[in-house]
Amino acid sequence: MSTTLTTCCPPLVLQHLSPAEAEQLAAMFRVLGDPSRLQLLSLIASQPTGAACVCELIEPLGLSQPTVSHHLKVLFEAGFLTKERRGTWMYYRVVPQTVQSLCVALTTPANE
Amino acid sequence: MSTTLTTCCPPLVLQHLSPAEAEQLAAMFRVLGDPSRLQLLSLIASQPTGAACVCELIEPLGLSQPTVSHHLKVLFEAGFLTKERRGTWMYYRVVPQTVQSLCVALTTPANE
DNA sequence: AGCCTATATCGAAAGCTGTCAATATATGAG
DNA sequence: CTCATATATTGACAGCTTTCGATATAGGCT
Repeated sequence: MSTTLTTCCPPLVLQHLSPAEAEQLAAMFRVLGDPSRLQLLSLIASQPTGAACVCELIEPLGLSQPTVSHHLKVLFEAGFLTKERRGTWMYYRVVPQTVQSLCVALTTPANE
Repeated sequence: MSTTLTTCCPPLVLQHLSPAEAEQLAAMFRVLGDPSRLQLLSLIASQPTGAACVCELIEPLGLSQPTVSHHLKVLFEAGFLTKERRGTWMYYRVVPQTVQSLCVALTTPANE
């Protein structure tokens, strides 16, 4: 529908948040509230293919492999990433809709 | 250039984040990563005048006065709120540009 | 089968965060 | 000045998070 245009850009702010909605939204922002996870999203999104396996992400982040896996799990469970096996490797990919939905939540008067 | 129009709506994701930029951005999301703070933003933004004093926010949140003051301070220091004295009362107001800047960071290829 | 590599999970330590009661500060009224 | 009210600060505690090393799981190769 044509709602996407009107809900995206105007600098409004979320309204009428129920406690449950607030908790849900906060959980999403909490996932983005870590610099390592933001760098993971950034790194994965900037791959030419749009996908990256874990071993490609460890060195640029400067964290241990278990820690990187942990962050990827958090991002995956929040819906910011998809994962797909290819042999031994696991390829992660950003889900732009999830990112955008946060944007919409921030700028929409929460109608409908 | 005409970057503002092209960088706002498409569902892209942040790219080329330096560690320092990631930490800065994450700090902003961390502020939004708490349900009480989201409810505060929501409550203040939905006031007819656009402003609210602390005593109006305590009861709807169901938290103690010091806790509400604490969250308001966090939001204020991150640039999400302005505050203004009126007699004994302190009136807080949402800064829409701060909210929107996060949106832009999420959907922009980080050019310029 | 056995080995190697890639990823995930476990358990623990250190640090951060949300919350409150108690207290401090500040403004206005009398 | 004194009192009452509104807001901010302090100190402490409980719970959560980030991180790691150690270990487990899974897939491919010989």
